[in-house]
Amino acid sequence: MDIEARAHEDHHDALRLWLRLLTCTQLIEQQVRARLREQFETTLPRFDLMAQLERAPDGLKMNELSRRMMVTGGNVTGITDQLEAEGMVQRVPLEGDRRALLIRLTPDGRKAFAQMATVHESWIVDSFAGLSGREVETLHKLLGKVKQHINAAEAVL
Amino acid sequence: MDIEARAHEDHHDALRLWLRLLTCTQLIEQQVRARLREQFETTLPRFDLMAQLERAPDGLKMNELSRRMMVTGGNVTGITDQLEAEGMVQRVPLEGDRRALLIRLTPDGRKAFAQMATVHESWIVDSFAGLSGREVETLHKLLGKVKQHINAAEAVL
DNA sequence: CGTAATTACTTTAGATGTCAATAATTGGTA
DNA sequence: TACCAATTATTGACATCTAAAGTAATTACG
Repeated sequence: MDIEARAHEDHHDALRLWLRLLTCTQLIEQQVRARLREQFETTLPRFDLMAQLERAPDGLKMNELSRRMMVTGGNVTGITDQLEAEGMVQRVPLEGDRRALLIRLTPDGRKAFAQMATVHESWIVDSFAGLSGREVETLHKLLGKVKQHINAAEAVL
Repeated sequence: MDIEARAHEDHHDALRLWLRLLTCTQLIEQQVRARLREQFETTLPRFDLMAQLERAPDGLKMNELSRRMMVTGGNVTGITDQLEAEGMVQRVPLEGDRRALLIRLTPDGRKAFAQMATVHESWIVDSFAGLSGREVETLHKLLGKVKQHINAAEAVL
């Protein structure tokens, strides 16, 4: 096969891979969304925000939160408004910088998240139950390479 | 290590894999969104709908379109409205069933899509350029297993 | 034939997301 | 000190998406 035909094939492979990656993500995501709604009357972005805070006991600034959630700041403001109204999180002034706020889980929020997190984890485990432990590891490693490559390409700009 | 500890580790691995899968998808998706907007003044859902139609020259019914795009029907109605107003697609009555409509690319739509598709493909190729051909294949295969497992579990319900 | 169930699409309300603009604060520098 | 650019969060306008209800057409079946 000549070089040009090879390139065409590689292109096709990349596209197929991308579509499949998207499909898998959406399948899992939609399942998680539906179950969060049915079983906990909440949503994925709300869950996601609380999950980020759970991993950062001292709280996170809005901009750090939006960076980790990979969404824009305006979005985080809206979700935070809701969760604050529901008593799950609180905005705490950050001393030393009056522009910034720390967002923290309240004790109620921590309790509510803990209840959801256990069940949530079992959904995810089920989603990947078709893979062996070794395959999970391989997938994780390959996706790590993808992530690293994209971030490296990004950094050049 | 006892069985319980092993289970805990596996749970953790699945969760880490899920987060990385999500990260990779979002990295690529956000790049594609931004570039579609900058270079073609269009959006990912519009591009996606046209891509589905490109692969189905005879057109697709609304419900088939929403199934393939993995979004709800109401959503497809909205995107189709826009693309129809822009002259990219047209709604064609389906003979034999007056409930249904076929959505088809117009010649203008086909032309516009062709211009975008080539560039789009190169973005995707670049996204996975950190992997060898074999690794692309492995990733594709493993994600296939994930997809199949989820669909099989779904079918049981 | 006629009614009930199903199917196809649209509409509506509300949550999520982007982008661009604004306001307040900070920090460096002339 | 006085200015000015960068940073931080919010707001507003708008696109996207879901879920649920609504409308119309078709199919199944007694």
